[in-house]
Amino acid sequence: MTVVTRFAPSPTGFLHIGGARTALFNWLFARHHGGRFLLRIEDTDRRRSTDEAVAAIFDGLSWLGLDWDDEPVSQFSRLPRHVEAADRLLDEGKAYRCYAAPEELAEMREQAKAEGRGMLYDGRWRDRDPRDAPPGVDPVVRFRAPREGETVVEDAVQGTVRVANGQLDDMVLLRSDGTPTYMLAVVVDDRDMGITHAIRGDDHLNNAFRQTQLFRAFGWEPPVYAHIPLIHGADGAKLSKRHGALGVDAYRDMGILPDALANALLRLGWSHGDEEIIAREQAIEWFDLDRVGRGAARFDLDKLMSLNAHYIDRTDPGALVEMIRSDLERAVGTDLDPDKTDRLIRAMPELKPRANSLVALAESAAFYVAERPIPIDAKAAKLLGENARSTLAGLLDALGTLESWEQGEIELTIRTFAHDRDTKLGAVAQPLRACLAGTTVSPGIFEVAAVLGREETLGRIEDALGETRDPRI
RNA sequence: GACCCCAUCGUCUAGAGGCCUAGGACAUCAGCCUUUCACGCUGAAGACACGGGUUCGACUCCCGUUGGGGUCGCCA
Repeated sequence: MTVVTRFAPSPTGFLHIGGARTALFNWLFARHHGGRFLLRIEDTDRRRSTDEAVAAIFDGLSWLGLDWDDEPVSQFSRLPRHVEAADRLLDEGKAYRCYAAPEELAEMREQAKAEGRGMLYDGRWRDRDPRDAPPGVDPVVRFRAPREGETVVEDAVQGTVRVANGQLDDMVLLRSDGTPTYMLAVVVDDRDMGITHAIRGDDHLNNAFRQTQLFRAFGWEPPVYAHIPLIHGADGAKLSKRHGALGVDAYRDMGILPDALANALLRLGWSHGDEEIIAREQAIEWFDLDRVGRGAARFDLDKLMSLNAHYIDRTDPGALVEMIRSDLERAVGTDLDPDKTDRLIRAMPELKPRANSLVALAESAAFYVAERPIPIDAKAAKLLGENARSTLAGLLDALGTLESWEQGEIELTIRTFAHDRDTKLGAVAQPLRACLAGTTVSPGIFEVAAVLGREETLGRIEDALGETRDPRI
C-alpha cells in the first residue's frame, strides 16, 4: 500500500509554526515511505477564507522546502460531492433533518451548562416527524450517531483511545444553507483522496471519534490517525495566531534558514536518540511515527537560533552572500559590484561562524562594503582619540611600505610596529579596528585589512586621521 | 462542568524493569583561548510531580491524586 498523507490547512491566516510542523511531519512520513504528500485547502467556510492566506500558506511551505504532489485540492470545489454523500446518508436513514434554530440550540446549551450537564445536542429532531417542521426554517442535516457502545481509535501516536458513544452527539453534516461542514468534508475528501495516514494536531483527537463513526456509516475504512502533540507558547497554552504564534515568514524575516526551522520543528516532539542536528535527507531516512512523543512542547527561540548558527556556518560563502545581498545593498545604499561581492565572499569564512541569523550576518558584513568615509559608531569613535591618531599615523607609514598585501605580512608589520613602539598589540589593533570597521567588534583585524585590500585599508586609516586632525589645522 | 490527552533538568529531549551515581542539546555560570566580539575547548549547577500498589528490583508496568493541555459551533 502506498502511503498518502495530506496537510489540510484552513486559509484563514498565515502558516504558523504549529501548522508548519504538522506539514513537516506529513511530508517526512510520506517521503520516508516513498509515498505522496497532498495538500487540501479547507475553505468550506467562505467567509473566513482568503486568497491571500492560501498564497501565504503555499509560500511558507515552499520556503520550508515542503513540496507537495498533485494539485492542491480546494475543499469548497468539491461541494457537490459532499452534498451527494450527505444525501446518501439521508436516504439510508443514517442522517436526518434538524429544524432547531441556532438560538434554540444556544438556549439548550446554556441550560445544560447551568444544570451541570454536557452541552451536547440532545437529538430533539432525531426521531421527530419532519411534518412537525416549523414553517420557513431551513433545516440542517445531522448524522444519526450511534448511542450505544463505544468508538475506538487506534492512534499511531496516542495508542488506543476510546470514548463512550453517549459522549458524542449528532453532528451537523450540512448547514442550513446546504453547504457541508468540516466533519463531513474531511471524511469524504480523505476517502476520495486515498489518504492512508492522517497526521494532525492533538486538538483533532476528539474529532477522530466522530470521523471514525462517519467513515463506518459510509462503509469505508478510516485512515490511520496520528495525533501529534501541540506546540505551546511560553505560557504553556496552545499556540494560536492570537497567542504569540508567528508565521513562518516572520522567522524568514528574522534571518532564519529554512533548514534550521525545519530541524527545530522536527525536534519538537520527535527524537532519534541524542541526535540534535538532523539534515533533511537524514530526517527522511529516520522519521517515523513511533518516535513521536506524546507530551506538548514549548517552542524555544534560543535553540532555534543556535541551530540556525550551525546551518549558517555550514552554508558556503557564495550562497550566504546572495542571501544577504539585498539587505546589504539597502544598508549601504548602493549595489554590490563584483569587487565588493568578492570581498564579502572572502570575508565569509570568518563572519559566518559568529552569526546566528542572516540579519546578524548582514550587519556584521556591512562595514566591508561601506562607502568611504565609512560610518563610525560612538564606541569606535572613542577609540580614535589623540593617542590613537599618532599611532595610526605611524601605522599608516609602516603599512604603506608593505610590498605584498598578504595577511601574514600585515600581521608581522603590525606586531613589529607595536613591539617597536613598546605598546601592547591591543592599543594598536583597537584603533585600527575602529577606523577599518567603524565598530569595536569585527573579525581578526589582520584579516579585515587583508580582505579590504591595500587601497581601501590605507584610505580608511587616512579618513580617520583626517577627522581627528581637522580641528587642529 | 463533561469527555479526551499528557507529565524526566529553566526549555527540547534520551530512557522499551536491573545498563541510571538518570545521558545529550539549548540557555545559565566559571575557566581556557584571545587584538575586540564571537567561535571553539574544559568544567559546574540543574529533573524522574505526589501517593499507593505489582516485582527480588521501578524513571520505566497498574491505580489514584495533583498539575497542565485539548475538545465540547450551522469554525476548521
